[in-house]
Formats: sequence, structure tokens, C-alpha cells
Amino acid sequence: MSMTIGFVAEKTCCSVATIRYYEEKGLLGRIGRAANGRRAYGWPDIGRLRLIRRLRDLGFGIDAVRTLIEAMHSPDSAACLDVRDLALSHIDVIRAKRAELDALEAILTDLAASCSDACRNGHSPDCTIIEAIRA
Amino acid sequence: MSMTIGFVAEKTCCSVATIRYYEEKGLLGRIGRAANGRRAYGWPDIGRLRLIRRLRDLGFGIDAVRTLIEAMHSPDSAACLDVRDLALSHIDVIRAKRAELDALEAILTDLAASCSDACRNGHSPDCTIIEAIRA
DNA sequence: CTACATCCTCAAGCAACTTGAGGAGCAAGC
DNA sequence: GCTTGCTCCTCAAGTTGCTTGAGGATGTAG
Repeated sequence: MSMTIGFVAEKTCCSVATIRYYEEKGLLGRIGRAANGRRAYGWPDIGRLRLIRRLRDLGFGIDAVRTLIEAMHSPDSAACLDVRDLALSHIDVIRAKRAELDALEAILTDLAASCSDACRNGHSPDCTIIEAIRA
Repeated sequence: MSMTIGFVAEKTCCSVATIRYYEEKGLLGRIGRAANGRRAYGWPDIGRLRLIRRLRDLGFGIDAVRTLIEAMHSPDSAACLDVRDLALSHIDVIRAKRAELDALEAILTDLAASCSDACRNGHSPDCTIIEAIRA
């Protein structure tokens, strides 16, 4: 009936060590043990791990994941809105990061291009890219 | 003539601790000491720190920054092209990250919207966002 | 019965810093 | 001259989200 950590790792695309880590961090609740002392998982644990993995991939931190899971299990109807708010504020974070990346890409593209021009004919070591960055 | 670490921190937008950290990591070369044992910086150090900060902001890791700075000081004309290549490959990293963020934003936006709809009228705790993520 | 895989726990390592403890120096106000 | 308070010093540990390794027990297959 119960599954080993290795099997669960395979099913959830989490490493064995990561699963133990999540347990230690309190994201999994209590995990039962078989008679031989090994962790024994059930299907709900796999679902929960997949959810955790999904949330992590979406960029939520461990604490945020815990909050979300707790809200999910809360009978409180306000919890759902808390979840939405967390998601919304997370979108802001993502947008800010993306804006940064856009700017960085533009800068690097320019720099690489001008560097390429300047360096082709042996100009060095006052590489344009360094000069431009230095400014 | 020489400047204190606090002054340099102010001029470079690096924290005092970060400047000491960069020194420890070998990004700054040898920093002189005043008679009282305190670090003594000159203007070239400030320029170098600004360059380091710029490169870090662009997403280069400490090791990459060291490589770039070394290439910059190298009399070798090939070094400039190495710098360009480092920049170019870094652009790829940035593009990949941005693509991820685009996808994440789209997902989260959808989720938050549908969650908002479902939760407005007290539906809970099977919040749509959770259900959608779980899938 | 002997490998070999898997599991266990604890501990340390990674990036790139930040934070804190504990102590000394220096400049200014009284 | 003395106290207050800021800056500086070093060394050590904490942060996040894991991964990697040591050292040892157990399970499975040939």
C-alpha cells in the first residue's frame, strides 16, 4: 500500500534528498514510517509534493508554499482570497524581474556588438564592452 | 588622500560588508592599510568597485566578474573577444530566464483571475487557484 | 551468500552576501 | 579629560533551497 521515498521521488520529479528536505521544513506534515523505520508515503503525499513542486517552479519561496498549503486546508473562506492576493503580489515580483531582464538584455546586446566591432581588428585590452560598462 | 571603507561604500552603492567580501574573494586586488590598520582606498578602487557592481547587476557571477577583470588587464588581444563571448552567452541565459518569467506571469494571471471569480462568493477552501495548480 | 541498490541520519557545502559578537579607534561636545 | 557615539576591525554564523557526502543498516536479486 505505502510507497518508498525513491518511488515517490520518481513520481514527483523531486530528488530523494529534496523530499526529506521538504518534510524537515514542514511542508509535508507527518510522514508515516514502515516497520523497518523507512518513510512510507501514500498517494495524497504524492499529490502534495506535486503541488509543492509546481508552486516552487512558479517561484514561490518555501514559506509562501507553506502559507498557501495552510490556507488551502483552512476552513476559512477568507483564506482563498489570501491565496489570490499572494498570487497577485507574486505577479508583481515576476513583472519587475522581467523588466530588469529586458533592460539587461538590451545593454548586453549593444555591448557585445560594439565589442565585436572594436575587437575584430585587434583592438585591446580597452575593450569597448569594458569601457561601456565602466561608464 | 586615501578613503575609508565607509566613504567608498557610499560612492559605490556597495555595503561595507560587501566591499570586504569582494576583497576576500580576490576581486579587488591588494588594498592598502593606513597606519591605524584600517583599509585605505584610492579612486581607482572606486572605479573598480563600480565596474564590479555593474557586472553583478548584469547578472554575472563572482567568478565571471573575476574572469572579465582579468581579461581586461590582460595585454592579450584575444581577451577582448573572450569578454564578448562571455557577454553573448550571458545574453542567452537572460533570454531563457525571461521566457520562463513570461510563462509564469501568464499562468499566475489566469489563476488569480479565476480564483478571484470563484472566491468572491465565499467558495472555499477548494480555491480554484489551488485546483488549477494541482492539475 | 554475496553483491548491490536503497534507505537512514547527521553534517557540511554552494552562491553571494548579511548579520552579529566583541573589541578598538577617533571626533565632538561638555 | 571624559563620555558618547560613530566607524572600523576580525571572525563566525545565518540566509535560501537545496545538494553532496560519510557512515551504517536493510532489502533484493542472482
